[in-house]
Amino acid sequence: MNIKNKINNIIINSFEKAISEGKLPVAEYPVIKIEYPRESKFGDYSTPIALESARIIKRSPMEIGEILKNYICKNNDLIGEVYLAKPGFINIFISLNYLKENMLDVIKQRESYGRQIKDNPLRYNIEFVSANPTGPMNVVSARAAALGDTIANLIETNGDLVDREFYVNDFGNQVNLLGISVLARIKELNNEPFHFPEDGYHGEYIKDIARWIIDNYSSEFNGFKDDESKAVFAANKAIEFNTSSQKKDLADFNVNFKTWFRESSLHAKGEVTKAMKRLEQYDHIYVEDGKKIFRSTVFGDDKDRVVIRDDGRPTYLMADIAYHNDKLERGYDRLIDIWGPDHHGYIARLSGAVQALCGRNDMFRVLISQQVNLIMEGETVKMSKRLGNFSTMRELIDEVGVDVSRFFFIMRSMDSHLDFDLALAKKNSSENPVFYLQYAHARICSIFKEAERRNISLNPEKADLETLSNNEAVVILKLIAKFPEEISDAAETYEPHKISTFLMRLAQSYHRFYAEHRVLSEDDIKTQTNLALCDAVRITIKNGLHILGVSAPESM
RNA sequence: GCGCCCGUAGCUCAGUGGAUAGAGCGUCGGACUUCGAAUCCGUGCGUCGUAGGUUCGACUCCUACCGGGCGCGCCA
Repeated sequence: MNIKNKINNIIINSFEKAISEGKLPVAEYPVIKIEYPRESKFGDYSTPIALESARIIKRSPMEIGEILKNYICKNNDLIGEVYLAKPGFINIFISLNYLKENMLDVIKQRESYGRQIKDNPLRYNIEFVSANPTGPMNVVSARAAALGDTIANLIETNGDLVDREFYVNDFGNQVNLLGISVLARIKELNNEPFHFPEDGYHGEYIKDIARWIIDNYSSEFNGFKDDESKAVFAANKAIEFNTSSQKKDLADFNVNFKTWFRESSLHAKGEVTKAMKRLEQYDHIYVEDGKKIFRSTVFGDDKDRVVIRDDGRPTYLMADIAYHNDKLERGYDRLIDIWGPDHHGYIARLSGAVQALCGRNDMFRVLISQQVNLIMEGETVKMSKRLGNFSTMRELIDEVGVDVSRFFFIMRSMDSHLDFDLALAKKNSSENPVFYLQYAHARICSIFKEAERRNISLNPEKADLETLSNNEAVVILKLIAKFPEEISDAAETYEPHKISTFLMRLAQSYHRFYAEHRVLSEDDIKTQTNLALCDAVRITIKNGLHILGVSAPESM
């Protein structure tokens, strides 16, 4: 249990005691909130519960606070001091001894510090990136990859189970168009007359695929007599080519999917019909002009949506419903999708369908990853897939590196549009927050190397309170102790940027400590205490970076 | 026209209905014979887009408007 939860329990117990002993009246009290005061002088934790109760039980906030305060500070090793502040805030300070014990605990737990263990973990399925298999991935996919993988890491660290999944849209018009585009390029390379479709895929990579097919599959390809069969063959090969290159790019980005789910498999296995029957069974479908229509307005959509056309072909939505029905049948407790900003209007209809299928509204959650503006030399690079002049995820990995790009993508809240200054990220590494963090880690490793050279080995049991009683050390101890609740918070709200913000604060507090205090000295107790503190910082930073998929180098 | 995201320091952005709104970068000035100066310290006069509302209290919630971005197919 993290500190915030412990304090919450202490306050609940204090309330119950105060009421049972007749100091406070029985009433409908508001929900207890635990806050982090903006200023450290107001405590490590604070609750406005006395203020909020005042109106309900018609007593002054200060009076209520005074009563609660006396119960809160009794008999526990967690809380050092409790103060009542002017309007009626109850401000709580954690005891230094507790912080020291926590530091020793960090060193014992090492890699598992911050990790929660749940008796009944939930099974999550998180689907993200799901880029079309019609070409290389762009930077929006890269952001989704970093976000999705980090959220999955957070959920795992928070004690639940996650499967990462990629949906391959290998069905429908765009696939035909891809085949025709590749076929045209093959003809071009063979010096045959060709017609390139206007709305086809113009990117250079289409030529690469054409050449790859000529080099490896020409006899098979030439076996087809008509253009239609050739285009189908080309399309299948192109999807194979693109999917495997996407897989490689993602693996190089430290993102590995458990499942690559092909849309075509839904149609092949009759999943679409199955999902359709399920919707019809509960009267979510009506027929109009020969089309089957889903009553999505029941679930808050603007209008009902066609799912089966009058010629009997399912729409994309229907396939997507079948896909999510399949996920439900696989027994997950929670489904999370990460989509690009251009699909926002699609949430209502699909989440409506999931509700229709499982009868619950907390089963499915869509997170929207906002757009990425690539900035080059102060100018926004406009991306257009069809014109082919987009910046790829591969270029990003090659030019900026995995650590920097992953960190940049998650360091802002998902809701904000991200300006990614490519030139800056490359130009000068010292301007990067990533390096600031990694430097703190490397610096500590360097101290341990020096200690080893001097034949000093860490013995945390020697750590003493007096050496830790300075502002710089206390700030660090408090941040380290907060790490588990930062993880829970970030995991439960699906907000990975909270971890990067936290790590920046920790690194900053460490660099300050370093500037003020010499770790290795003649004094054995001080040396051991400071080394223990350093080790706890190193472990916390490393574990935090691990969640972000960023490396923690021992030297730079 | 409708829907969603954004609007906070020169720039990029944090900020759960709470106390005097903060970080990084940039600017300018300091700090290494000693564990890594990729660091630290100092330096900020901001109509929190505007106007109302809700309440003990609003950057945060509600309404309207302004500005930027993205959607609004029986495409996928």
